[in-house]
Formats: sequence, structure tokens, C-alpha cells
Amino acid sequence: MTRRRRPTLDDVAAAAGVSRATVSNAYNRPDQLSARLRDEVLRVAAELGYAGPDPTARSLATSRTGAIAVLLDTSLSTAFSDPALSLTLDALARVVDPRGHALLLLPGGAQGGPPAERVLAAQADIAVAYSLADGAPALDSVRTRGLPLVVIDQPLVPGAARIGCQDRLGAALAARHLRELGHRRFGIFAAHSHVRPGGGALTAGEAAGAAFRDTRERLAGYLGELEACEVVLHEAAGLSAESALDGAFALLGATPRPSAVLCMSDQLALAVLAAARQLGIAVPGELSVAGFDDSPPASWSSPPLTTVRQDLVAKGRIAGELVLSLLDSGSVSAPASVAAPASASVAASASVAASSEVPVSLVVRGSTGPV
Amino acid sequence: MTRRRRPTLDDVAAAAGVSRATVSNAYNRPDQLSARLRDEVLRVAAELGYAGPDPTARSLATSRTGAIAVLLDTSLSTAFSDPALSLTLDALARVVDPRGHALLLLPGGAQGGPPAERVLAAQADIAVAYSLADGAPALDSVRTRGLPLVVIDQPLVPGAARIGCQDRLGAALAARHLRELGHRRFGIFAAHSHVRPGGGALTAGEAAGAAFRDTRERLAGYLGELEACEVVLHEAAGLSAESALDGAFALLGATPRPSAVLCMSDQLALAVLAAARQLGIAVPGELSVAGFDDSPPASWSSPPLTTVRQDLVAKGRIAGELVLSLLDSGSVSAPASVAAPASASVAASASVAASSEVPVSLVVRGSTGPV
DNA sequence: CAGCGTGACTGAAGCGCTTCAGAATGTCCA
DNA sequence: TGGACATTCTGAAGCGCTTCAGTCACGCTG
Repeated sequence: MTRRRRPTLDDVAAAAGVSRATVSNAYNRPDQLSARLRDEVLRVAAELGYAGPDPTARSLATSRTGAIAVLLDTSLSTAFSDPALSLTLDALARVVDPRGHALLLLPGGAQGGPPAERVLAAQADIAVAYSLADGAPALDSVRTRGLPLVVIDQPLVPGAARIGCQDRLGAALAARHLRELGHRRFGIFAAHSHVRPGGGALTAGEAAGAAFRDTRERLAGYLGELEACEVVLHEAAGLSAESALDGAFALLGATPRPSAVLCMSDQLALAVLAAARQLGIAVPGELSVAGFDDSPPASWSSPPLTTVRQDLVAKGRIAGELVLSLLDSGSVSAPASVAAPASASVAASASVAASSEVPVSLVVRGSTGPV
Repeated sequence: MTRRRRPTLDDVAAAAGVSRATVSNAYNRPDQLSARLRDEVLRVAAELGYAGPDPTARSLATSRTGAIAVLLDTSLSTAFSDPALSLTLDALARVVDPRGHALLLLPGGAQGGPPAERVLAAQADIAVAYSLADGAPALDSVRTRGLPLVVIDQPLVPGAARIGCQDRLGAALAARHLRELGHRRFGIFAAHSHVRPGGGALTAGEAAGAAFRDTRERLAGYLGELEACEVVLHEAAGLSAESALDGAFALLGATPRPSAVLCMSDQLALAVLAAARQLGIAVPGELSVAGFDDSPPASWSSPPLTTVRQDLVAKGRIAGELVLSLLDSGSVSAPASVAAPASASVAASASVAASSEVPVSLVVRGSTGPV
């Protein structure tokens, strides 16, 4: 028995004594043949060990791959160490899964985002870019391939669809909250954003040139509320927990020490909490800390974190809907859940919601208090 | 200008006045044509907006997709909430990336593991199964498709390669450590493993029938060291942090309360720590807690966690090497890093390391102490 | 009984690429 | 000068599948 070569549609057709089209129909269009014949074909197929149409050949013929390329800024472990990504991607996956789409992960390398050639070689119907730096080479590749694109937490790319969050507003809410509590000396803790590759102190001007939109927006939101306040800016050296902790120590070591630290993510805020504990600084007695995202760990810390909530699940779901509508129409129309409660605030344009943002709100917990 | 259809190899060939084979060679075998002609071809291609050979068509012709299907037991968010997965997959990705392979994620659904039809339709050269339950349907699909398979933390499937860890030994080390500290009343906290779907107390006999190999092995390791001790078993209701916390409270609520809790993962152990804090139970004064994995958060908790260390990065790296060697040879040979320090303990067989395990060791930190 | 609609199945043209066995041209040394 | 060898490029046969325009037979209608 020749088991060397996997059986093909032709083999099944020959063995069943029907045409190749009939076998194909048995799998793809059951209504095109009689139930009796279909059963017979499938029986023969099973007998031959035929596992169904080859996915690649099918893709070539239909020009649909059933995969969504997910472009990430960093390696998988750093990317997924942020619960926000997991939640968002999970929600996205749940939306596209019923339509048979899986996620093809393209992690980033040293250059920020996946290398261009990986994107060119990716077997996918559409790309989803998650918080890539401006001008990432992967975006060019997506364009030259003519792949539809959905961007998350990034500036809108012409022709793409976008979902983000109200970064600036959220940051402003957090800053205002602390200011109203009487704080005047602030630390701002930014994620690694390539302004100062090794991490470290930043001027506001430098920070405004960050390659990541959310960094820029959140910064603007903070600073807009912090006029006439002392502000120390710090960028983390990397995305690891270690570099977050290092940055936290640096911020808390400033003299005079800030009485409040605004963090651009919950991860960073939790690191500040940890550093404060190690230094014996009472939170919120001597130090107030605010995060961003309201990812699950934010409510588990002690004290639980005051943070800016964004609905990550909604964000992922909307991204998924944008994916599906781009896939269907080749252009963007308003995703279904935009009308749903607590979902996106849509851009003005009626038929084309090319860009929308999930709303934010301040969640006050135990990590912030009066000076 | 007709931009409707993306240009193909043929278009480029026609425009450049060469044969299709030459254009293909320009991309794939630069040595097959003169540098001058190659440059010319690429120039014409760029001019036409040709983004390079279509990945799907190329795959069909070469019968290589450049993708690795990763079969997960659960949804993405629960899967990636475990840092162990991120680390392992990241290490795997780093090994296969230089060879141009990306990861295609197939998350699990309600039935445990990805649905069979998703696996049948996945465009991938090989599958990697991560801690699936015994008899998961996805494994059958892999077999009928004739896809090579690497399993991680699972029983060896005939024809597949396997990498795991010394679960039983690790568990025994933790149990012995606590026993030597004088503990006699133990709680054992198992991850959700479908024995009792809603979670809850378990008998040893029930737990031995768990569908997950690591659960069974770790349990056996614990119990082997715990003769003549009181043991309470508890299975978490799910994989979420909430259900871990619920389970922790249940364990600590048992009367008499265990003086030590052995947890099958660091996640669970951290939940026990959190529950103890909320209940005002001093660790390690009144309660000792041990984890499993030594994932990064284990060393950040207070007190830092005593746990069983396994080298997750090595595990992922070895899995990656198994993938590559299966892809190359169609069969398994000893992965390179098996010989490297602190890597795998190889199965006896010389040429075929079809199954190996990374070593474990006990890391004693602050969460365990004398009764 | 001619005419026609219908259900069931098939033939063949692609989908866009790789690759291998040549063909054509040029080079080199005996 | 001529045959052996490179070097460079091409023709054509696939890779395994989908799909559309038919063909064929059959039963129904008027």
C-alpha cells in the first residue's frame, strides 16, 4: 500500500468513480449533489485517509487564507506580559473565529515591529497592527501587498480602519484627579518608547517626539492638567518587569520626591507600588499612584490601583468587527457593536467608521489620596 | 491604469521582457541570473507595485507554508494569563523565526483544545500541542492530516516528538520540603482539569483520573511524599484569577486548616497568598505555600514564593528545535541544545530523542517555613 | 408529444508560483 | 580550431483545489 503520498481530491474522485468537481462539492456544497452520492464520496475519502481539501490549495483557488496577521511591536513574551494585549486579542479572536479565521502572530524584532519580509511572506487575508511605532516598516509592507489593515492604538493609516481609546482624555482625568487632591509635584512614568533607548529622565519636549501615539497623547493629557506643577518625566528602559522596577526607583529617588506618579500603564504603576513598598513609602499616605488600562491585576494589588479604565474587550471586539467588514466589503462600514452600550464613540462620518475610540473613565481605588 | 488586479509574476515577466522563471529566480535564487538582469527585474517589479511572490501560491508550489499551528487548550486570554505559556512560546518562536516560521494560534473552545475542523483547515507545516487534555479531538485531526507534531507537557503521541518537565519529581521535591519542615496537614491545589467541572473538593482517586498529564503526575509526586499526612484536594473551577481565588478560600476554609498548601502552578500559589493576606493568615508563620513553574511573578510576591523551578525558556527552545528537526527530516533527532548545560535530560535512546524532559529543582524562598 | 424546467454531475479553465530539464551563448584550454 | 564546460535564461509541467458553464436525463405541463 503506497502511503508515501497523501491522497488528493483526484485520488478520491478516481476511487469513487466521480469527477473531481463532485468530490469538491461533497465538501463545500453539499446541496450540489445527492445525499447518497455525498455519503459515498466521504466514505471513500475516509477509506483512503483523505483529510479533506488541502488548505493551501484551497486558499490559492479561493484567494482566502482564513488567517489574520497580527503585527506586534515586540517579542511574544513581552507582548503577552501585558494583560491588555491578551484581553484585546482574545476578544478579537472570538469575533473572527466563527468565520473561521485564526491569528498568525508576527512578533517584532529589534527594529520595532515585525520585519518587512515576514509581512510580505505572511499568509493572511488582512493585517491587524497593535500599537506599532510610527513608520514601522511592517506597515509599508502591508501597503505594498495591498492587504487590508486594522490598526489598534495607533495613528490612522490611510485606507485602514482604526480603533483606539481616548488616551488624552483618560490621562487628563487621572492628572486632574491627583491635582484636585492637592498634588503639585508629579512624576510621569512612560513606557519604553525609544526616545531614550536606555530609558531615563526625559524633558517634555523629548517625550512629545515619542514614536508611539499613545505615549504622545497620554503625555499631552497629563501635561495639559499640570500647568504650574513640578513634573519629572521618566521613560522605562524596556518592557520587562525589571526595567519597570528600575524606572520606578529612579522616579522615587528624585529630589524632591514627587508626591504623585502618573503611569502610562498599570504594569508601570504596579512597579511603582512595588518600589514604594520596598522603600517603605506609604501608599497612598506619602505617595499617590495612578495607572492606565484597568487591566485585571489593577484591582488585585494592595492598595488596589486607581487607574484609567478603557474597555479592552470592547476594543478587541470592535477590531474584530472591523476586520470582518473589511474582509467582506473591502471597505469599512460601522461595526455592529458601535451602537451597543458602553462601546465606541464613533467618528462623525456616517457610513464609514474608519476610526473610533473606546471611551475611558477614571476608576478611583486605594492608591491615590490627598497630599 | 488598471490597478484592479494585483500584478503577478507573469505581469512582471512580461513587463521586463523575460520569462516567468527568471522573475521567480530573481526572488528565490539570485545566483541563477546575472546581477544586472536581477536588478532590472526587481526595478520593473517595484514599478508595477509587485510585492513579491504570493505567499499562498508559493506555498502550494513548494508545499511549505512557513507556519506552525499552535494548539491551545483554552481561549487566548486565559492561555496567556499564564506567564509560563508566554515564555515557552516566545522561546519557541525565537528558534523557528530565523527559518521564517510564524505561529498560527488555534485557541481552544468549550470542548478542550481547538475544534477538529480548525485543525484540518489550518495552513501549517507542523503542529505544536501545548498541554492539551488526553484525547483532544485536535490530535486526531493532526494525525489524519499527517502533520508532524510536537507535544509540550502532554503524553507522548506515537510518531510525535515530546518535551515536558519532570513533573512528578518536582512535586515530590516540594512535598518533601514541606514535610521536612514538619507539616502534616496539607492542601493540594490543582488547576482546572475537568474532573469536577465546577471545581471543588476532590478525592485522590478522582484526581488521578484527570485528563491532563501534568495534573496526574504532580499529584502522584505530592502524594508519594505525603503518606500518613492529612490531605485536602481542591480543583479550581476555571483558569481565571477569580476562580483561583475562590479555590484558595475554599482550601483555607477547611477545618482543620491545612498548615501547608501545595499548588500545581505559581498562579494558584499567588492566589493562595492573596487569600491568606485577606484572611489575615501569616505566611509563612501560620501557613506555608509552594508553587510550581518558577515563573517571573513568583519572585515578586511578598513573601516571594517557594516553588519548583523548571526552565521554561529551555523547554520552548527545545520544542523549537524539535519542530525544526521534524520539518527537516520528517523524523526526530536529538535537538542541539539537549547537550547544552542546564537543558534537557534526554531519554535513553541515542539517536531519537522523541521524548525528553527539562529538569526541575526546588527554589526555596519566603513562603514556606516550619509549622 | 413537443417543450421546458430542474436536479445531478462533469470538463476544463484557472489560482500564482516553483523547478527541472534543456537551449542558447560564451569561454577556455589543448 | 574545436570540443568540454560554464553561465544564463526559458518552456512547460506540475502543486491541489474551486468554480462556472454546460451536458444529460428525467419528469412535468399544456
